[in-house]
Amino acid sequence: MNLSEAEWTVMNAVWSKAPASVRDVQDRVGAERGWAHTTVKTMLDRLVAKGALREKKRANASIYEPRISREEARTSALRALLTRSFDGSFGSLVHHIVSEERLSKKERERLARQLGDDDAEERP
Amino acid sequence: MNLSEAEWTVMNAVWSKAPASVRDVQDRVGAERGWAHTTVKTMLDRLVAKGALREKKRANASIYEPRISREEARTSALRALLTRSFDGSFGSLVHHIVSEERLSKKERERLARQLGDDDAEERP
DNA sequence: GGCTATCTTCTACGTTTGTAGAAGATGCCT
DNA sequence: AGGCATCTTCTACAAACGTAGAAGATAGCC
Repeated sequence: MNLSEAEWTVMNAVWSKAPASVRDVQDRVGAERGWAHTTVKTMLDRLVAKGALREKKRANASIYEPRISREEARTSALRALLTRSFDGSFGSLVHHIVSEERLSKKERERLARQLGDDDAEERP
Repeated sequence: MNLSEAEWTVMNAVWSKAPASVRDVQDRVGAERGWAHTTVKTMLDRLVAKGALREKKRANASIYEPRISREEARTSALRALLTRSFDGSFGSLVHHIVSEERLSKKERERLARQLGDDDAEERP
């Protein structure tokens, strides 16, 4: 599932509050983007067509909910980035982060701990 | 500098052998993509227009070389990914990698070491 | 039962991306 | 000098993306 920039914006809004009406999404997204109501609706419809959202009708209005999880979408996006830009390898990505991104020592250690930690998965 | 999929393909070819002629790029890229000669040329021209490549004329032919480094481009691409898809934070990215990507324990440890290692920068 | 507010559907249009042919320019070989 | 092999320039076109107005459908209120 390949999402465009604008589509990510919409999906982020839906993931953070689903199910969501057009108005819900616009409240969240209109602020940062200043989109017209119909623009938001168009985006939502295209995402339904793409299979990223599911649409239900309540009375005359549509409500939307994710059909793919944020994690799934992240996985695709990351994979695409690795392939295009990092020789397809996590190693290149991490190397880049270490050598190019200005991380404090503390930050780097935090990330390293996160990575090395077996139980990092789901912890309440 | 925001590069598209196809542009990344071309840039990767140029970075790995610069300066490069249209033919050089096509030899590298035509294989995996099967592009026509003029398609490659169009891409190169667009990248010049964008400022990603510099064009020189040798006799009647053009040769191209990068104007931005692979690292710079990687930085932009990574930043864009973080912003769009990972709440703008490295933490979310690393968390995703740990919990969603199927890495072996060994692989995870290797990456963690890479991250934690002070001297990971440039070592001959 | 009609009005108004709200939603949706349809349509559209400019830009970017991906892809490439036709035609014109240039240089090299004999 | 003529011709072949190359290169470049111009132009095009379809699909995807970003954005949105006009017009039609609904529903709740008085």
